[in-house]
Amino acid sequence: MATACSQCPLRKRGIFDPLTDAEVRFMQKFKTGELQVEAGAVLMMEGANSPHLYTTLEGLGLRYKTLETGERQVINFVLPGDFIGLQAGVMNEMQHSVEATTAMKLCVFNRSGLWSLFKEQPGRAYDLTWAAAVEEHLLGETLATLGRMNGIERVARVFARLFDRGRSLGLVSGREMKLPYKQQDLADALGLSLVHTNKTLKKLRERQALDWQRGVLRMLDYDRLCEIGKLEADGPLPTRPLL
Amino acid sequence: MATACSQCPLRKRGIFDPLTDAEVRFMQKFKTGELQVEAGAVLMMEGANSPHLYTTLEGLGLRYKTLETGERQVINFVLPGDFIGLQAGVMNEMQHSVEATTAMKLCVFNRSGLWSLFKEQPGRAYDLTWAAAVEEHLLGETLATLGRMNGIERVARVFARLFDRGRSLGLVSGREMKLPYKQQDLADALGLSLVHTNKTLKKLRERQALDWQRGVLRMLDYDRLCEIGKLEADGPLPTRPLL
DNA sequence: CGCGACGTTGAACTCAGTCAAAGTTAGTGG
DNA sequence: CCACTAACTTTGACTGAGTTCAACGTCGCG
Repeated sequence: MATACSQCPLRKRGIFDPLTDAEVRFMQKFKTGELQVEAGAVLMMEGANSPHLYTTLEGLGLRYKTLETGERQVINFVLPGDFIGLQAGVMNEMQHSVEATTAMKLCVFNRSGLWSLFKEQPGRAYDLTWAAAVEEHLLGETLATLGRMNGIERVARVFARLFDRGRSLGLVSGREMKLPYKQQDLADALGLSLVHTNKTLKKLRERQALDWQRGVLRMLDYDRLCEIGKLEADGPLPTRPLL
Repeated sequence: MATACSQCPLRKRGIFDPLTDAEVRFMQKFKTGELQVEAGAVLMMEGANSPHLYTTLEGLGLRYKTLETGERQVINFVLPGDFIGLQAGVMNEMQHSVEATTAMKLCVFNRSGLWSLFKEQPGRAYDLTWAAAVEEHLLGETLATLGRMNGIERVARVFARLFDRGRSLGLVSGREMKLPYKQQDLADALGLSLVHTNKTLKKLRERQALDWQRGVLRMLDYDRLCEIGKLEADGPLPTRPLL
């Protein structure tokens, strides 16, 4: 049976802004179902025009663009709470693809209901715009990372960030977090070659900063990682709206 | 005297979606004035919380982030029609700065009016979200450029894109376009060193692809530029909402 | 004229990419 | 339970695109 919005396991996390009862009722109406997909499934296809929008409930995914050359640029990592399909919603075509890395569970919304959200729930529309602005902010950060940092700094930074996100979502137990991406995914996200990514991971292992093997991230020295990645340690993530 | 929204010189350009009369009247009310700034003025400051939102009417600017190390990453180039301050509007703090490269003329909106826009003008709120989605899309493109392309490809691509944008805004006369940015600005946008950017520009000049001197871009071979930058030539820019 | 900002050039160096091969791991079927 | 395979990871050797440093050139302006 599908999860009721009122019982949403995600919204209980402190990282997400609370909703009014009326808003929860609207979301429940807006939500048309739940989707369960296997690892490897493609949720959104570049250039396509999905009739659905999603919010990730469980599982991990990837957002990426495929270049003319066949190369891939990973735009970001999709974690629970992330909204998928805004571009398809407002523009009429996705500009990137979204793929499930693990099995995923997603809330399904009908794109056609988006307009009623704007008409009837200005507060929720505002939240949606907020989410878009947050997304823009994060992409800006990533841009700066690719533009100005070297290999080891990029790797350190992305893991520190993922660990922060994981912690805010309760995905971290002890100092471990399941992170079943491939090294190739990481390389494609950081704009590095697979080989160089591999060698950089080895360096961070040797420096006792992190250990990422068999899909499990073990955080050995979070502070050092932040230092290398030029991040504030424990910059507590700001709360954000959940859709 | 300030330009009336009904007479907006930008909206006449085919690149922007038309508005209904009611929408124009609302925008006129929403618009609280016009701002004229000199070259070099900082419009938005990273970390600050501007009470205003802007739409560029005339002039060129830069959106950038300053890193811990003092380096700068240019996020994108601000041209007429671009909306400035969405982040300050919905989140409460800008995550990047915006600076005027030339003198600029801007429509000024009050941040406090944003909420009434969502309440009274769902169509305009939708447009705002659309604008955010477009922004996200463009950042994704840039990310792929920095992540996967080499120096000459990046330079070629950014000029081809700027030329396209300029054309859609009527900033191109003949094959020339005023583009008074510094080489350092370009370098900071592309994630290249100043020196390498300079040498790459020289290559493109020698290859008879473009000539960018004294703030004027002369497009010598647009097709070749697109080819080098792996872009579709004349990919006509999609129409977009103007705010 | 002289100064400051910006652009250009060459030389030395280095980080990261490419190529190629070998090592691991998990899954499959005999 | 083992052999076989395919996907992923690791390693070394070589190469090259891009950085850094340092100097010089050019332009506009007070």
